[in-house]
Amino acid sequence: MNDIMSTLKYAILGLLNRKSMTGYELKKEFETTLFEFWNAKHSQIYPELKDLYDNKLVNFNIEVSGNVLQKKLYYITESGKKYFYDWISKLDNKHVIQKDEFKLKLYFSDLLNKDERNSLLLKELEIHSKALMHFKTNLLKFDNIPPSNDTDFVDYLVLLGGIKREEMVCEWLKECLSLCQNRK
Amino acid sequence: MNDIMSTLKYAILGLLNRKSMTGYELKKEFETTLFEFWNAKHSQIYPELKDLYDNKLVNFNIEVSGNVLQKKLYYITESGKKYFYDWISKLDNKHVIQKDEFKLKLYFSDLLNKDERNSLLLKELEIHSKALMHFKTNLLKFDNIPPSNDTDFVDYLVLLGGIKREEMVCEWLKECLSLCQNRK
DNA sequence: TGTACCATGTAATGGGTTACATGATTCA
DNA sequence: TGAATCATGTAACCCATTACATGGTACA
Repeated sequence: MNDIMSTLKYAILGLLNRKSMTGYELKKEFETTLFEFWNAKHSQIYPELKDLYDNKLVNFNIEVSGNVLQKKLYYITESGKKYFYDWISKLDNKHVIQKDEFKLKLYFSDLLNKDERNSLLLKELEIHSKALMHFKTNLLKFDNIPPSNDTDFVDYLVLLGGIKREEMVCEWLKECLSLCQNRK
Repeated sequence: MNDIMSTLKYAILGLLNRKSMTGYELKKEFETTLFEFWNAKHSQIYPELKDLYDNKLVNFNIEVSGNVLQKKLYYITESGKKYFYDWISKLDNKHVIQKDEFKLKLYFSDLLNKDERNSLLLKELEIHSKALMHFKTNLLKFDNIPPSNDTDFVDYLVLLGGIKREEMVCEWLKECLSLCQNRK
């Protein structure tokens, strides 16, 4: 049964482990909280939920809103908790490659002239500057570092990672620009 | 016809734009030079080459090694060069999300105890420390910064990016470890 | 002569996006 | 009453990996 488990299924189990939710609410979580490091469309979430249900890792109750509309409020089962805990507590010891279309373009940019390459670098810098500002705005929500073993604390750690990454990318792009500038 | 183009096809065009190659040699390039930011298995490369050929973006000559073995030595066509140039000279103005299974685990690590979370962070740190050392070794091959408009120069830029990324990740992980250490 | 590597393909399957499809609820 | 959002699903398709399949070449 372990071979049915994808990373997305673990992400769903993790969310349900915190709080019972409908598929729609899970979708919202992927669009907001998890968006920085994972995401999924509803067309992928609903089939995965069905699969998890078939394997008894989640279950659901029917809730009714209004007069007619039925919602499935999913919760994690004991078996699901066990699967989730096994996944989170161990790491596969491998370095995953990050596909990066920008680096691919930069790698082939020897056939561009100075202006074209510059414009490429500047546009990419703009994208990451904006992302950096966005993350820094989020950081303002924390007026101090939350206590460990709190969901706010892990939010904080992940946010720090995002900020550091964008800072690093901006630095790198600026260095590339300066290296391109100063040489014939 | 533009809708047949995947990023992988552009990567192949880019490589063939530099030098005529067989499918096997392309595979080697993905395993070595491009591995840091793109990759592809031979089972994906050969069908893509066929597709590019069908669309007249590449062509090939048969080469014979030994007595029998026939190799297809692919080269880029004028039409292929045009497609490639169009792709490389413009950027889609969007921030792509990077899926990151480690961050996902960290995000749910509030249910782990201190030791378990520490061990997770330490293992990840080890992976990225090794990657960093590996990149730094590669940097030694450059005894000075290559001239711009040289393929060595873009190699150098991309390598700098890899080093910066791994440095940043290591720093972040150390910060996480220290934040976990110093609080109850 | 056997093993590592060169060389080229196809098939099955998994993971993910886009598009198709339907209907209820809330609020202006 | 109409628009935004809640809510749930399926179908077609694309990209990528793993496995299946075959045979030649170089070299110890």
